[in-house]
Amino acid sequence: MFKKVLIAEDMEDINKGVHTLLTELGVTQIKQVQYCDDAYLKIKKGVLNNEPFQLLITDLSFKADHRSQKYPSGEVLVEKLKSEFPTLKVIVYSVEDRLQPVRNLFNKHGIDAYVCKSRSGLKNLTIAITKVFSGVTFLSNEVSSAFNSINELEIDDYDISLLDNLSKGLSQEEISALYIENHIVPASLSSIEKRLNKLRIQFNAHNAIHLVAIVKDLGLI
Amino acid sequence: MFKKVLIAEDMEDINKGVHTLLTELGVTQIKQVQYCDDAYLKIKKGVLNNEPFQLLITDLSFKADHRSQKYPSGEVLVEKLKSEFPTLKVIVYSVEDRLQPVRNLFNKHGIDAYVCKSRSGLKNLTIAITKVFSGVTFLSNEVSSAFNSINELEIDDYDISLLDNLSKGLSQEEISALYIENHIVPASLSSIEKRLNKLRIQFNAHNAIHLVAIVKDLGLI
DNA sequence: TTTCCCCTTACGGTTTTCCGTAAGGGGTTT
DNA sequence: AAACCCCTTACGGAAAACCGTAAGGGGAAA
Repeated sequence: MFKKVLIAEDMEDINKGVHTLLTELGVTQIKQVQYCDDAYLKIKKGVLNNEPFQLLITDLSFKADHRSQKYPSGEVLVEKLKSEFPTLKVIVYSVEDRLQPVRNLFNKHGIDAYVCKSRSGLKNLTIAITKVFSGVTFLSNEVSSAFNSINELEIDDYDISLLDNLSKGLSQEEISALYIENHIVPASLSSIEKRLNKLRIQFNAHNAIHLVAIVKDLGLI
Repeated sequence: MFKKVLIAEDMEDINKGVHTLLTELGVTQIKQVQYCDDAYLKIKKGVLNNEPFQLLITDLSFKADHRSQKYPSGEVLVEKLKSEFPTLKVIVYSVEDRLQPVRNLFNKHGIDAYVCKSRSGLKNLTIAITKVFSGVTFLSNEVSSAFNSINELEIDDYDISLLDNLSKGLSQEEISALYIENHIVPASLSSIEKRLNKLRIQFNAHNAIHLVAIVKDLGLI
């Protein structure tokens, strides 16, 4: 089993629950932090002292308070850590159950497990820890469909950018101008119209407003 | 102090943390449920047996699972309970920190306290319980601005309905037809345009898409 | 009662979105 | 090379959204 584990989670009670769980699993060195920045520092320090953490269990959302943070969320923390310390195992433990954010965590940041906080959250977390220790990834039932082929909509970064700019109030013509300026192709108004039409069909949206509302609910933007 | 308290919260660890807190405060009869429907039944039963619960501490979001629920969220549970048992005190304990949902809980459903789950959540919950026991309401710092006059935008139910229908993909003309059919005034296309224009100005939105994106982020719809 | 104000509605013109068609270009297949 | 496919772009018309102006009506104030 893991020997040295770090927990990053801003709520005390959950933090305590995970701590108890780890102790029961036989983890001897357990550190807890309530801020992402502290998590980064602790991981970094561990590596420098040649006593690296083997596993990070982290939440996604950390409530902002008076302390200004360099890493405001679990996602940016994970992104930074996985690029700097690729051997560090990471389990994300969060209430987030929208598929797209989970997909991103695996595909873009290479996390090792995702566990949904729920009634059986701690039970799943136990499974995740043992699985990750033996080198396999884990995904909670609640979001297991994140990698079903049926849900694999062909939505790329360009589509996301388009939807994001729309949601920020840019007209299609303004987006076109922006893309021309930034040398993003396709940039023509016609192509943007076409792409949005494709997205409307994919998401069964009646119009652009509906489309943006849908993808916001899905967590794509 | 309260003698008989019910906790409704689907996550075990938090449930346990609140339980501990109540015990320390001297509450003798503490019941816990992980489903809203169970909460309703327990409250109802208490009243029928002439041993009513004095206080309910409830979460807002309950993860859906195999059990189908009549009351899917803390909000509908509170709405039902407060209308049926007005004397029951209710404290909502949730991560939700958007102002509008909190406003609705106080204004529409008459809850007695709202505590944000956060780093100092349990501490605030303690304060809330003692305050509510002495008959005054309580509001966490994180959402205290919910009732600042500066945030009191004059957004009424009609506006919300308008935005909600927009986000569902209805065109302004379709909304007009719908309102005429349901005898909601104003129903004319012109009035709907005017109202949306007012909302765009209020929220600094560039167009309808932007407007819907903004109010979705604010939790108004 | 008359005046005034606010809300609803109507209308016309401009802009933006929506939708189909088609031309041009680059790459691959035959 | 010719045929083909796919993507980008252009264009034009219809629909919807956007915006200003103005008329009608009901209630409050003078």
